[in-house]
Amino acid sequence: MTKKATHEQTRIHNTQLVFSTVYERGEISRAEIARVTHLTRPTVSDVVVDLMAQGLLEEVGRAPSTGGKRAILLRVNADARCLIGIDLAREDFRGALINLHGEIKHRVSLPLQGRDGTAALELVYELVDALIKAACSPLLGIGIGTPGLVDAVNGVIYQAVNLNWRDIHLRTLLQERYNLPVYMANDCQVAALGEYTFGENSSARDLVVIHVGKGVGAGIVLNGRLFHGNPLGAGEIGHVTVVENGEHCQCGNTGCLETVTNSRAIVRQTQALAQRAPQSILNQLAPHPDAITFETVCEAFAEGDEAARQVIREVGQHLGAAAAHLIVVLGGCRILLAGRITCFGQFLLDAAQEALNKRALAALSQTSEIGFVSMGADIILLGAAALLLHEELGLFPYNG
Amino acid sequence: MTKKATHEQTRIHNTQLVFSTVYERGEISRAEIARVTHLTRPTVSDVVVDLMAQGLLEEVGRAPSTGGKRAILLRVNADARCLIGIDLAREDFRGALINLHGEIKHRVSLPLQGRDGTAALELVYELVDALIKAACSPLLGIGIGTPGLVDAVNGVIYQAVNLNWRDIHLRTLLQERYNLPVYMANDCQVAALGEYTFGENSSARDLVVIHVGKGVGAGIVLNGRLFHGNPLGAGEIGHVTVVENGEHCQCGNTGCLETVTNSRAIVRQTQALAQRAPQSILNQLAPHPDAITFETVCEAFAEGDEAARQVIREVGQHLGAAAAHLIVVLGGCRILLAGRITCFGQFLLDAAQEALNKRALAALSQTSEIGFVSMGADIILLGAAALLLHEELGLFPYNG
DNA sequence: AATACTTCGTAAGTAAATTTAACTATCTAA
DNA sequence: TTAGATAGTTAAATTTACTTACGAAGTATT
Repeated sequence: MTKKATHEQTRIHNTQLVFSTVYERGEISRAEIARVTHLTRPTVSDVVVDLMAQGLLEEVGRAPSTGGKRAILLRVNADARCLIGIDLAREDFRGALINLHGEIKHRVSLPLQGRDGTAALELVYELVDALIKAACSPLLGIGIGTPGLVDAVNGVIYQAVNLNWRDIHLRTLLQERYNLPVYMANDCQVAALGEYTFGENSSARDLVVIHVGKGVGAGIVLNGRLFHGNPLGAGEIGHVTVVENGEHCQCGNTGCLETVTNSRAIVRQTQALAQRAPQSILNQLAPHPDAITFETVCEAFAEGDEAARQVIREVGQHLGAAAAHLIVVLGGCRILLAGRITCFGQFLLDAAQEALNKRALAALSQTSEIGFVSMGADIILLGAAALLLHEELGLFPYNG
Repeated sequence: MTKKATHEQTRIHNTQLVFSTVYERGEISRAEIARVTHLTRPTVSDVVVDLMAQGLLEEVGRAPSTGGKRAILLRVNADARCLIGIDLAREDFRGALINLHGEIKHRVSLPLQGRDGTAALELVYELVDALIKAACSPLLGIGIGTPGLVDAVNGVIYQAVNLNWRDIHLRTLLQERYNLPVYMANDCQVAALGEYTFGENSSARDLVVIHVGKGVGAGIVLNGRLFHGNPLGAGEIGHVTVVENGEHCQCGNTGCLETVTNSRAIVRQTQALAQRAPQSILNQLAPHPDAITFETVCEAFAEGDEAARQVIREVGQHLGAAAAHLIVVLGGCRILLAGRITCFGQFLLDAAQEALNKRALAALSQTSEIGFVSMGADIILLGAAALLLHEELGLFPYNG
């Protein structure tokens, strides 16, 4: 649905442009903003008045002279607003109050303890209630990363198997209860936006994050914006068949990527291998193959155990193959892995990159580097906040 | 690179919005445009004055009254401009003069006769020279669909193996020679845009066209715009490994999708099967298995030959698997097949759809229908014209 | 047939926002 | 001390959409 253009939209766009410029540059003068954005100096001044009236920008001192009057530096007033970020993709529901710079100010964690359906929904309310109570500056809104199929446009959780949710109109529910803007997306998508916004800058406007946890999925940022498909489903690479007649998957099909690369699969494959390799360190680290956990695998891998390496090599090859399919569809781009698998380091990356190079057009795989995200366990929490920043303030860091 | 917004852009946007609305509706009054676009009536009148001055719109009569003054109907003046569409993806280079409605007014075809490199480039000049000579209304520009890896943003053919082209700055060359706007994209991408713009409307803003010819590739339209990757490479699904240790591909890897689904592969696989199945009709249609051509396969298939069906079934399964990878990356969407394989009809579609359903998340495959494009051999020619319309006039049909 | 009501298109004036041009305030360097 | 450079602001001009109003041309009703 294409829409008409108005003066109001022009102003909103330019306001977001100025705000994004200050956000990205840290400290910058009005004159420099004008040079960077190609807006005129009067326009920049005008917009800055608005942004300062909202408290989003503040003057912070003077720059040294460059041959004339010293410039007044502006910066984002990071604590002018509170963002609520919610991560529903763990065993415990987590939320945090986050400032505009992505600094976590306050955390709340509520154990799920097997709850699902309405009880789980109540827990979300509890989480948000607690966070709102702790807020110390005006709330910008609520950003949510949730597992399952999420219709980000309409704010509906179409399906989240492990929470036993179907067609949960979470945006409507929360907006009516809290009267705040609410944005949501799939946990992997949110993670990608988090890395894009708060991760170590790579100046790329396209980014794919493959998150490996209980599930496997990809979040896709194209041209600086989250790509969620129409209306949903982008990046659901965990549920494409990669092993003919493979294991059954909770999605109903067989041999899905998830069945051979998620954390449970890694553990199960390692357990099977440990039984056949009595000399493996694995059998020293665990009393019995069945007692092998993900942590055991990490430990054995760190010790150089060949069985663990074998499992991780195959996981890497599967992820590399998935990356190949991603880049022949999207074109070459940076692909970052997230989740607990980061502990397998360069060995995993090498296996993945090798598979990618073998399996995709050289011109594309050459420009596609596989690496790890630069963020830790808070990636979804911060990604949810990033979603809010993007949607509500038009934050849209543009590098290069 | 995010840019500032200006009044000028606002006007351009609204002008394109009005033009697109008239284009899509065929005949429509100013008042109706205002209702559809939410622009005010005076603004629409103002914009229409401009568009009529450019000759792009014309008044065409009066609508019956709906309770008041009869409305003046507007329509696109289809012959107000000439589009040059170029198809470089065949044995002969083809070009056409096309009007704004996508009607081909004049054709030129120049046999390539094995030329490549500079000689092939000269042939492009010859083609355009001939078309410009035949133009009978102002030229809007040149749109080109070419095989190979194309950087559509910079107008560079990065690599076209069969023409022995590398880093051909075709846009610069043609713009300097003809002083006309030039746009280009990969042949598959252009085909997708052609189907999106001129095909039988399906009201979907997302569309994937998989073109099977000498090569195999996909063109992707997202949200009504061609998606070409950054800077290129989107939809190069022909060069992802689908058969472990499969045949060598011209791209350098082995077992690419292209090696098992392109037209040569179909012929080769049929030849092999014909040798092992002496009772097949194939051996009646051709004096010797080596003499089997693509047409022979079509004929045998039409007769219900089991060997041909077997080959086509497998091709369909491969294409369905490719579709599965496409939709788990892009989300569910309409996938249309193009090229000579359309002669295999519903049988091919069924094989593909079945594979898709088995191999991708049900929630996505259910919303993804595989079909054939509604256009014939001119799809690239018309797609090139569509590219020009989109880029130059902001044509952007929005359905729903 | 007269009248009231609808709808279309346009005209004149208003409002929003950018741009242009000019001005003031600082700062550097000769 | 002064000329030149840079930053930021002010005021007028410009662009463009919006608001309000009006005449033209229909239909429906009395």
